[in-house]
Amino acid sequence: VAIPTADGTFMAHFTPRGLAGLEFPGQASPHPAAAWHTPPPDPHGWVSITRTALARALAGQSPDRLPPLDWSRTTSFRRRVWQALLQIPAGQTRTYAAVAAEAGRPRAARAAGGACGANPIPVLVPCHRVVAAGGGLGGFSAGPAWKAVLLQREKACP
DNA sequence: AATCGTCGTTCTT
DNA sequence: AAGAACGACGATT
Repeated sequence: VAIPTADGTFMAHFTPRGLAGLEFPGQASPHPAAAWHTPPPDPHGWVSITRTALARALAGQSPDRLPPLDWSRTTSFRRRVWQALLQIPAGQTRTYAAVAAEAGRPRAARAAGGACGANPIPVLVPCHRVVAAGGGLGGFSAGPAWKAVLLQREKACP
């Protein structure tokens, strides 16, 4: 489903269980179902919730409402990491180590990085608020430029 | 700057 | 099924 924003058109993928993926503008979709040219039915209003949430997130505010997220297709560790990400307030950052600890594996900082990279729903589940311990930005799936911009809009430049 | 410890995931046997 | 390789890390030297 196409979600137009001030920063371009994002693509959201829904399953019967909820929002399963979100892609930045101009990104080749790993999902085959992304080729929808006509908007599919939206019985739950998830699309409009997502549109609003994304607009707020891109403006540097925390979305007050999220659609249900479909994390069924992943491992438990990653779910715990992403769950931890949702607890980070807008305008704040955490280190990869802190996120790992929050997920119950205090020494798995590196693995936590892997989990962030595998996050199918960037921005809404804020993987961009996770930075390196040494003050470095760390990486970002859609390119470091996006990460910097997002943090800047939240006024959270470390 | 180079190295080593660490650990979940993914890729190879 | 088991082992090796690979990072969006972190701490040490």
